[in-house]
Amino acid sequence: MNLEQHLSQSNFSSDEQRLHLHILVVARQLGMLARRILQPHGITPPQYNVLRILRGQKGRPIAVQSLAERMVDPSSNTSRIIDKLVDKGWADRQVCPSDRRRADVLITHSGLTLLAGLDEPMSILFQNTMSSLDATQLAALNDGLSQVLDSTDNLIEQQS
Amino acid sequence: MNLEQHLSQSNFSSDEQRLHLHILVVARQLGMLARRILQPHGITPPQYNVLRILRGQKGRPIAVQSLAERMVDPSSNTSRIIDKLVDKGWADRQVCPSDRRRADVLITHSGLTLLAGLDEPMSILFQNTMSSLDATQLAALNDGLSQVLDSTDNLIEQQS
DNA sequence: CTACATTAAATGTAGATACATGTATATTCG
DNA sequence: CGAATATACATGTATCTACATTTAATGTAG
Repeated sequence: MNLEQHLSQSNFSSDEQRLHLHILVVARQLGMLARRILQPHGITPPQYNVLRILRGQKGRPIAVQSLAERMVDPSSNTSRIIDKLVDKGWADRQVCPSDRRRADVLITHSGLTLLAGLDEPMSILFQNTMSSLDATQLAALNDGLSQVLDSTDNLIEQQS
Repeated sequence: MNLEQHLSQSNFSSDEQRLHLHILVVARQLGMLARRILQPHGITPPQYNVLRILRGQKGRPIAVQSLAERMVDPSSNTSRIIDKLVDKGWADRQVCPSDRRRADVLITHSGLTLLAGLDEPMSILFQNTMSSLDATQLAALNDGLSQVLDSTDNLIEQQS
């Protein structure tokens, strides 16, 4: 099923618009599939994203702001997402001694255990969704989207 | 700036995971840019999406369900999105005479005028964000994402 | 050292979203 | 026909999000 069938729409005004819609629709579907995997474990995609960043820190504490910069969705609600992680015992937050405005965040043992159990199903999801692409296509898509990311970063930077 | 720099992260476990993140991050950025264009006109991306579908109907009324199927984000809140469009005078809703459970939705003249003013800035956005891609890359990305869409459609269908 | 500006994070708030339920109409089948 | 089921849409509700404001700590200029 292609984009036209998926959206029951027959003609787009340009290949650029078609690609724009393709990206939005596929992202939506990937998010939906990820949510279904995570939901039974009581964790949402943004929370999972934060936990993965925390694990990547390998024990080094990270400030809320740095976390926000590394998130897929750098919304201004990082504080409240961390609240949830702390409530559920997956993360730990404490005031940074050298700069008391800051909050140092760390993943807990319980958080690491949770992630360990999610690694395989998430990895299978990546494989399943991308299984029809060969190595050349994968590289071409990553390269192309990297260029688009560059353009969007520039456009966003210009405006702000 | 590539994905690694954008997320301040250095290694992904696979090209498939990298592509997954690329799609999510780029979709997020495209959505943000679109929102900035639409916001001054008092319309949100989902509302814009619905209005465009209504315009594509060229005067034929469409049921709420059909609208939902054609949306980028087929959430269950199509009714409330239509509420907003009706409130603002951009769409018209009336009970379908042949099946009184249904609601026929139509775009108004005011809605068409709004869209006419948005066509150019949105089209420029598509061009700007995709400007670094040549025709071959555009086609490759559309083809690749079409394959991914196929996979996600199958996975979602299986589960439900 | 004090006044002002800047930074980091938390909080307030309106509106949007996901998911479940309700309500009215239509269809099916005994 | 009429009870049970199915369909189309609307609504309830908790949570989440975007955006603005507040609070607290630090930096900086006079």
